[in-house]
Amino acid sequence: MADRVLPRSFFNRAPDAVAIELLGKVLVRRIAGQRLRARIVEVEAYHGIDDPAAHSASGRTRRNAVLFGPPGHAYVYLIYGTHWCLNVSTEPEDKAGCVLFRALEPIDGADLMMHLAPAKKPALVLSGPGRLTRALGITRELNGHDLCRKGDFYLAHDPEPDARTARVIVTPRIGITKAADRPRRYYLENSPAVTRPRGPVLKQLTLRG
DNA sequence: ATATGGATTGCCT
DNA sequence: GGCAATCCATATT
Repeated sequence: MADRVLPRSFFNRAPDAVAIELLGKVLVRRIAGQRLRARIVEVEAYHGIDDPAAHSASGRTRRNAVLFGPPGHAYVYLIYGTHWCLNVSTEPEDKAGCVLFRALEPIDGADLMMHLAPAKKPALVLSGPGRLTRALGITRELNGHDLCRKGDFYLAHDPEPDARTARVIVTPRIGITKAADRPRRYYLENSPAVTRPRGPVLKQLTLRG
């Protein structure tokens, strides 16, 4: 009810800063009359034209236009003909950059999520970039959606300001071939929803609550 | 017009 | 661990 929507200024920064601070924040999605909420636990940063792994690497096209638009908007695309992937645009207008959502933990509405994307355990229903979009009813229709406006799809602050600190693990990004050595995947240590928790840990950060 | 390949997942051996 | 499913944007002819 008293969600505090993340302001556009939050996203008007470098993708890595946004990615790290998105950990622990909340994604809100209203669908079929139900309010779904989930905690962000795993993300990846993609830069603009300087990042060979990013869709924006070779300039603006119709597909990636959202990445060159204003910050705080959803970039949704289809991968492998099967799965939708969700990103949020960062950086000011005309400068590309985004954060890919890879895993979240269900807070409210896990039953509906499980109905949309059956999983072995509710804790895993939003584990994986293709899986979370399916469980949250996110498709191409939401490409370009403004995530800074309260409505059926937006991002909000952590509802419980937590004084504790959280450990953030930094690794290379998953599933890419170019620039595969760069440290741009971030996840919360100890979250059961994180995909592929094993792998090369490049560094660790401490995020204050 | 046609060809290529991908920021994945789940089921198979 | 291997691989098929399956669509679309983009590059090439």
